[in-house]
Amino acid sequence: MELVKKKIFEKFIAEKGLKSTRQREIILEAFLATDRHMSIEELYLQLRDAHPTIGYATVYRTLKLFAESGIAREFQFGDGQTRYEHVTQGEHHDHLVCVGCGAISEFTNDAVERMQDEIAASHGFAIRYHKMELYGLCAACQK
Amino acid sequence: MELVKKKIFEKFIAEKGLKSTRQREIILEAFLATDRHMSIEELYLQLRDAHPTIGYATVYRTLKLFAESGIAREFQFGDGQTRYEHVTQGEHHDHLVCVGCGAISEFTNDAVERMQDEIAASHGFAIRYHKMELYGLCAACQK
DNA sequence: ATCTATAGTGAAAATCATTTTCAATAACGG
DNA sequence: CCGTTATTGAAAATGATTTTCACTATAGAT
Ligand SMILES: [Mn+2]
Ligand SMILES: [Mn+2]
Ligand SMILES: [Zn+2]
Ligand SMILES: [Zn+2]
Repeated sequence: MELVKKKIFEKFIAEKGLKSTRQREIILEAFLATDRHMSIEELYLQLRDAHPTIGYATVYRTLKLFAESGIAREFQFGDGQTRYEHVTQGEHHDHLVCVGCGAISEFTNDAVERMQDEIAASHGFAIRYHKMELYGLCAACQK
Repeated sequence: MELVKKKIFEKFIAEKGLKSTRQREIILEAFLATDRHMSIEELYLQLRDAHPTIGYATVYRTLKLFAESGIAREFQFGDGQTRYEHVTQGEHHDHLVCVGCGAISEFTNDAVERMQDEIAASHGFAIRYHKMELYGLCAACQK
């Protein structure tokens, strides 16, 4: 799974005439090693201990590249920070966001997905992607 | 309809011990007069001709108040600008966003709304609100 | 292995939307 | 009309992100 994403990114790099650098490898490792919805700052801070020389701007640039290459998806959950998550080929999910603790969980629902396509079609819209986020209190935060 | 919103805002102002100012009235008029999903800048620029003395910060502050009072809803459609739309009591809709021309259209779908509640419930989530946006090309932009 | 052209990097500066500060002004109950 | 308190506009501050730039590293060619 992670290997597949590495391959995809290497291919992307090669085809774009970009270069494979030590920093990109390190950031990719760190990104693939988490299953959270990481913000740029979070990833930067986590990286900093083991790799103090990697700059903030490089993390920004690299995460953007991940998104461009298709191995990452960019998000805005309303806390002012851009977050990134893994994209797995052929998989799609949406999110539940806790307004209490900020926890982000995932769900899939085929019926809703289908209906979204129908809604778009019925409006003559050629849908590219969608965003569906349910905000509320997670079980823990309700107590 | 617009009158109702004015009343709601007046009530909000009164209950909060805030003051009814000329600027707030003007901005409210302008906001209620449009049916678009206006960004703060758009509203500010539109206002500027007739009311050159109203400051940017006041527009910001006032739109936030509208949202707080319940007559407006705040949005982020990914273009980096916060947008506001009218909120009509008891009404809810979601959005289709054209990635070509930026046009924003609206739709409602009760079945999807219900399913969202079910999804949240099945995850032990106490849902507060949701965000569902379908991004793609509008009919005009497909040509 | 060395050279060369070009992409990438880190640090600092620049952007851009938004928020805050502050001195001056306006609203409103008495 | 007064005094108190909220509001305003302009400018400065903020915070996330992006750009700039001098220097470095990569990768293909020699
Ligand atoms: Mn996710
Ligand atoms: Mn709308
Ligand atoms: Zn929570
Ligand atoms: Zn369009």
